[in-house]
Amino acid sequence: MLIDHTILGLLHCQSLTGYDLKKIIQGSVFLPWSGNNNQIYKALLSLEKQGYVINEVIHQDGAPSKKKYTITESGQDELKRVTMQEPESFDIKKPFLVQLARAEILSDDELKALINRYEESIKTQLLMAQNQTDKSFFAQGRNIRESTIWNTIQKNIVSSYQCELNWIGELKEALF
Amino acid sequence: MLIDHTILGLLHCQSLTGYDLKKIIQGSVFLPWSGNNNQIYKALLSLEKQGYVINEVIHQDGAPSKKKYTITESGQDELKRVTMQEPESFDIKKPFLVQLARAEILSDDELKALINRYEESIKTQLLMAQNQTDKSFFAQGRNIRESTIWNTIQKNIVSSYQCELNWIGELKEALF
DNA sequence: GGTGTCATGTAAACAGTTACATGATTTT
DNA sequence: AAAATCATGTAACTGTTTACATGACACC
Repeated sequence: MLIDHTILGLLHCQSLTGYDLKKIIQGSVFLPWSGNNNQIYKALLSLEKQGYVINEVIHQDGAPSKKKYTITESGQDELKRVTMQEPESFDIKKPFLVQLARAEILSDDELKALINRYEESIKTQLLMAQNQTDKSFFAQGRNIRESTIWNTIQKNIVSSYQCELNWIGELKEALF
Repeated sequence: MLIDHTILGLLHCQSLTGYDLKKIIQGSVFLPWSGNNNQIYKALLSLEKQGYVINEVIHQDGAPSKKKYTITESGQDELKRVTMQEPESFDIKKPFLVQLARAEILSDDELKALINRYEESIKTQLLMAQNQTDKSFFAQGRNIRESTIWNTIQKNIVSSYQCELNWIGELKEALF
């Protein structure tokens, strides 16, 4: 999974600067990148070298110049190609499970406290995911299908956290 | 989340060689590392340098010599420290959501086919997770609490896949 | 006067994967 | 005869993060 393809997908919707892309990626829950400069500006350079995007420098007074990137036709072809690719399964990366697997060295009370702290952190994440529903780049769905897709992506994130909370309940019941 | 801490946790249960650790990590669903040599042998070297583990060389005839690593007392202290640390929330890394977010360029039929292929891959993963329940290093629970923890970790993985399948159902219903 | 936003970029570090290298024994 | 298992290790590469660097303007 390359950030390049994601950038291509964002540029398909509208022309954007590196700075715009950074904000979009940082503000998204399901795009699994931090949105740091190094990655984005290098990806744009590489996309340009491959002919998938072009840029237009826009001079501003009272603000630094910016480069507005636009997808090319060959970029559209590449986007189509990667979007049709065999979908990958997801990565499970839950440090808490790893931590729990070593819990043999903890007392019942220490373990209970640890689980409760985890529960709190997941509840916080769930609330954040639920409140982020709007105000995003993706919220401006172009048509009914796009809006449906976007809403359902949001639901995926929310249900992941809810699923984890359910599981924490089961864990507590099984242990205590 | 460092692999070093995981290795320390495994060595707490019993002394192991790098090769043993590799097999355990490769065979586990919830330890999010590939278990490649580079990582494991380097981690062991670093743990040894810090005084958290020691090794004993065992000569074998008809097979290469091996280094059996044992956790030290200072390693036990370090293990306790990291296991009490504030639990992190989990990482969501679902390439399919990223792919879906660019699905505007696909026709309804292409999108439907993509979703179905994703569903198949998740179903396969679910089956594998369900069948892996035994035969693991972790299955040999030392006591009731350890067995319960281990079973519940397995359930977490399974429920993650089931949650995703439910969501795929919702997605299809919402779209078609 | 300090902090935040807009805007682009680079350097250094870290984490993780693939592939290479060796060599004996056992299984297919 | 080829492939897999046991066992340790290194080199090269990719991906990602943190931190550095610049500079103008706006807001408190």
